[in-house]
Amino acid sequence: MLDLKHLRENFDAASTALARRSPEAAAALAPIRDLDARCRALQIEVDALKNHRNVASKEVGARKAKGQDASAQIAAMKEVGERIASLDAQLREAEAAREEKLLFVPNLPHTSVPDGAGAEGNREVRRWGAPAQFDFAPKPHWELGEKLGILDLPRAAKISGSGFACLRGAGARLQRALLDFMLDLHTKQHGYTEVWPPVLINAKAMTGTGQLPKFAEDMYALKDDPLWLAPTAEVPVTNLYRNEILRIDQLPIKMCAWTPCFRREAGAAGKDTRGMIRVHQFDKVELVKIVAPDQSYEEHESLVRDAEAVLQALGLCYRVMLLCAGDLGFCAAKCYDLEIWCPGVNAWLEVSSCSNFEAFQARRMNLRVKDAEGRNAMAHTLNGSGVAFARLNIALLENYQRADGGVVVPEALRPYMDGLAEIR
RNA sequence: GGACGGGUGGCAGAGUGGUCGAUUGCGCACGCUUGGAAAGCGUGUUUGCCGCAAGGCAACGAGGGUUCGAAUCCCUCCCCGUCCGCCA
Repeated sequence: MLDLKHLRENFDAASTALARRSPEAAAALAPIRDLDARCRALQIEVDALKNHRNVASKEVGARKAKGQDASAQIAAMKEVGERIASLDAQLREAEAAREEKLLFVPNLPHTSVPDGAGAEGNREVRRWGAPAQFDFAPKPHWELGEKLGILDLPRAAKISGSGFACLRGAGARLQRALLDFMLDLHTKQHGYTEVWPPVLINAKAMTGTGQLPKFAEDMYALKDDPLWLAPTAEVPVTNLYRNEILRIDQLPIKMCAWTPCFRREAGAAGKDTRGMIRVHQFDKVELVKIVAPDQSYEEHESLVRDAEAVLQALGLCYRVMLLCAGDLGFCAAKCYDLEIWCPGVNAWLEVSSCSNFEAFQARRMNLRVKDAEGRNAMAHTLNGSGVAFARLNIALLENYQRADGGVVVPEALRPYMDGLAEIR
């Protein structure tokens, strides 16, 4: 959510910044100015009337205490009370209308974010490693996985439907090893605290991190309870501190969490249907930071490095993409994607999205910091995958495959797999 | 799921219709005192909104109601505790 006070002074600048995302983004902001003016006019009027009532009610009390008659004041205030009730209702309505619109306005892109309308406008900022070379035609993961008996897509479809995967044997073990490895790396090397959160989420938390109200159709909802399945651990972990005022010396708060993630992929029908590039359920290790407002851009850079460390330790060739304004997620002010080269599907696959939300989420969830002078300010929140599954599995299978269909286990994972060096 | 008891400021804990945004204690900050500290004394110490300002409005789990006036009375919901039931 954008800052109303800031918008009052900088409405046109905000509108221009949103136009860098899309015409729709700027249009979403347009009605806010008038709605806000109406709120303020009503508030001034109703506050004055309430003051009148408060003064008069005290007088009633004083007269009664002295045994005097107060029926004239009481009669007069009855009318004022009705007027207040009517204006209050109008004010609440106006505020709700303003809030409703504001919740659909995306964040302002940071000045360091390049222009661009879509993925083609993203800028590669660095690359690590070189694409693996093969003296045979590398196979896609679904062929490798099926032949090794570690990936069973047909049976997963039998119990859930298309877009679900089932890992078996060494495939399941590999995933567990990866989770363990990533959590160890982030907790022991990078200073994150491990968190195990709920993944059934209420509407307030979903609104706090920006999934609701705009993206309801992207998520799974429960039939008999007002709860949603988490699309990412970002939601429960960031919302841990919803409605709190943190002391500056508590920051930065760095948390990592392994959770399953559930996505309907409603807008992606027909895309990436083969294999497990795009699935409805996957595991992910997520990194979340809550930081002081003046630290968030430094913390953003180090967050990306923390995620990259996973891929480097696994020896996977990847590139870091700075997203352009048109490709930026709804809440993000700035975002880097990490993409791994996958030779089987012949594509760069996104395994991490590292975003700085500045105060956008904090404002929605009322998450504040008290600085050394005792002033409260909205905290800044960040998160990034460190990293996300399904695609990480794909990358390992496809990059470490051998001509005979076996898959080499990277050194870093062998301690987590009883020393296993190759899946065959 | 059933029964009962609770939810008030950083914490503890008063307040059951009228100068209560809230007694008090602890904690914390600043000042005085001191060679320095402790003690003591004094002052201050929730948050949001409106307003150029003076100042005003709102909030005692959330939402509704009664009333001229609600922390206080009524209703609904949420959360916590205890006991019972069920259960991994």
